[in-house]
Amino acid sequence: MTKQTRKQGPKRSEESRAAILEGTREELAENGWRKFSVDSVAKRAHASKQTIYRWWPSVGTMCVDSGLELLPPQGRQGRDPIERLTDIFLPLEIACRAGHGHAVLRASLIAAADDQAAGEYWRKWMNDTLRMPLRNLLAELTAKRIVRRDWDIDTAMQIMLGGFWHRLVFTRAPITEGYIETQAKLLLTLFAPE
Amino acid sequence: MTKQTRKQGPKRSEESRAAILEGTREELAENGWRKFSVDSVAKRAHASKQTIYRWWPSVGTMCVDSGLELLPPQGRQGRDPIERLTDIFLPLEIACRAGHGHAVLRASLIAAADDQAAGEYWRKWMNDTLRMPLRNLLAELTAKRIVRRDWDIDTAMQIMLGGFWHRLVFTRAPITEGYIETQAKLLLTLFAPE
Amino acid sequence: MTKQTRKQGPKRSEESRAAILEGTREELAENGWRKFSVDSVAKRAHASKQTIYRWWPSVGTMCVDSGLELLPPQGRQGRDPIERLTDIFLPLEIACRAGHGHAVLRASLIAAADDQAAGEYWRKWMNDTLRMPLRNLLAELTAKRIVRRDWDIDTAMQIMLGGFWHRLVFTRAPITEGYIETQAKLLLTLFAPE
Amino acid sequence: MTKQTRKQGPKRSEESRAAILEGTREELAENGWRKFSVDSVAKRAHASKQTIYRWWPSVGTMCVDSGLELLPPQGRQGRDPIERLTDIFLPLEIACRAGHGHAVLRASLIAAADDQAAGEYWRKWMNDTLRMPLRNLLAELTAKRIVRRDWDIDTAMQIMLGGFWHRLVFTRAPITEGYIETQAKLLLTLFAPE
DNA sequence: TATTAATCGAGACGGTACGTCGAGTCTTTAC
DNA sequence: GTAAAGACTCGACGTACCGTCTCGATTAATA
Repeated sequence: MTKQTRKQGPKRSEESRAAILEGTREELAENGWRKFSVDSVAKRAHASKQTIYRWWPSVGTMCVDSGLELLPPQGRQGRDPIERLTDIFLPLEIACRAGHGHAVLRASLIAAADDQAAGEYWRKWMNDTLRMPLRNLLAELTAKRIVRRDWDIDTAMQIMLGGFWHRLVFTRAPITEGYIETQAKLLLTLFAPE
Repeated sequence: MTKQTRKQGPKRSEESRAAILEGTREELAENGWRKFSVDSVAKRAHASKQTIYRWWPSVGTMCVDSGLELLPPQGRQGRDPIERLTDIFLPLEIACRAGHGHAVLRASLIAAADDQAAGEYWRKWMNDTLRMPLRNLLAELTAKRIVRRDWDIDTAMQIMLGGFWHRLVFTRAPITEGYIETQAKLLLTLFAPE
Repeated sequence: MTKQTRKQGPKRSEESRAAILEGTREELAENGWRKFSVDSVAKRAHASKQTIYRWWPSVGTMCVDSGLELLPPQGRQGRDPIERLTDIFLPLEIACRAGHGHAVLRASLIAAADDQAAGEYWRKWMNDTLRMPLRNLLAELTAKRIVRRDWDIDTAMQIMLGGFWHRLVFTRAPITEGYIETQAKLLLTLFAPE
Repeated sequence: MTKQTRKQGPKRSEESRAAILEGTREELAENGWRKFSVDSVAKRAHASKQTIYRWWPSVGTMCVDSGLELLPPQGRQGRDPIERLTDIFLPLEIACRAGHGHAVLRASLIAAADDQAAGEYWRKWMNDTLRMPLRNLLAELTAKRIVRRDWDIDTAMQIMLGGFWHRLVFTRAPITEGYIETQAKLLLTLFAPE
């Protein structure tokens, strides 16, 4: 009969968590990454700084978190290859086209580029959510002879997202509707068996 | 022979200017963009903050300046198309492969992405130094029927630099020797007349 | 029994307050009023400048505060008129004769003269602690016919402190032991009924 | 025929000297001693800082200088003792009653109290211009039996100026017309032979 | 049911940095 | 030689944030 160490006291406040991430998004959209201020977020969210530091290992991680939260869940209804390919990446397009999503995702990405811990967090998410599903789908399509055998996952990612990052981060040009679908079609064309 | 009203007083100290930009590079390489500190740069360069603020309109601009100063002048000796294409972009590769160039250019780029003024400065440089020369060269090669008629300058830039930015900023992977030449060859292959 | 809304959060640190005032005194004694530096005080006291600006409305006020803190409490044991008169002003003499008290009080006084807010603070203290008690005592002694009827409070203050200020501030001559008692005797002589 | 070493170049610019002292007065009147700024004076006077530092050994000295310049020359027409006494000190009253004289003299005095070099300069002026003439006059009046033998110069100065300093520096009360004459009469009364 | 431990807001704390201002020195050009 | 103009280093200004800590109140599982 081992005595279990159970946690006492109240659980993490979901209300507070959501307010902090929303405050983070507003702050990022307004001020960007360098001028981002934890104090401001705390004030916006009517939260204590202690609460922020309790739940996030670093500021950069919190920023990435707040960006990822903007992404809607990936769809799973696609039937043909183009639709299934689009399903994987479409959340990015959707998030960028809504409200201050463009600015928030840009700043999140900049945080990931500038901050070590945030970068690792971001790359793990990207690998799990985008790269692996893409790899699996391409492998399946290869077996079905819809895609040629000698594809390379890095090139594929570059085709799907290269221009996306560039617009988002450097030119700040808006992401046009259908952007992801266009890239999906391009990918399948380039990867079509000879 | 109009008598010009000449400004009195001492001239800008070149010594100080150089020390400040070198200090900026060290600071960027060590601390990145968000933790970049003007105080530290001033201390490193034995310069006054006043001098920094006197000559640069914003911190971001100074960071971009310090990054651009790393780039060697473009070569002009290329004869065949691949060499001439390579000449335009090679300074980027060279700077990234020397000393802390990779980290400095990364941080400069992040500054340009995060800061409005720095971004404009950076884009102007990129347009004047890379994009326009590339456009002119491609136009010339089109006339000589080495390049097909329907090329697009944005696609061309994306081919030459898309992967470069991605490695530099997101994966932090080193830029391998011959990277630019490889992209130049790829571009000419893709743009070859049918 | 109304439930009071109590302020949350930590209370003011007494330790920090004392260290800041001591640092202020050292700084005033060494550098005087014009060269007085808040940065130095913060460093001496291992305190943050924020803490200083949080609790004092102006630098001058802090300087006056630090000077007044040097004064021991007024004695209340005097029985005869001279002793009771001396009791009121003796703390000034005591403070001036100990350690760097002379320099600190001089600089405090200069601060009060040069700075509007500090001046008001100083005059309020002087009125409450010196002038009113003196007035009350003189009134009482008038009733007892120890002091003539037509005394003037400003003249009385001038007799007690005129030379004191002059020595303290302008000639920087030391305040000799018994100075206040001497002036007390002089006052009672001049104010004696004809 | 020895070749004399003559000073070359232009002589000190009287125009500049006057403008600097006037600028100093304005600055002192507006900002007091602690916030007094040499840069501001240079700007006001359209003078170079170099010129200021060339001709005055310290900032404090310049402030005292600018205050003393406000004083009109002492009169010499007095015939009876009261008039001759008044002649010595009247310039102070006149200066305090004109324009921003009160504020300027206050700040000069504070500078003299706070700054070592300025203090010595001030005390030398006071001794030469006020104290010695007063001593000489009292000696003469003693010989004429208008003044008792056992007078003390410090007490005399204290009577003439004690309240004056106090009003000027601490209470900032205006100096009323006839103040000096009143004190002169008081002095002669107190010092009258028994 | 009372105890206890974790959570929350508020905010004070020692620090570092911000962007500006001023001190005192030095350099350049004009007279 | 003197002057105006102004760049230079250094240091201080008063403010904003950082990340840590303390306080009193609240909340939910444990005893």
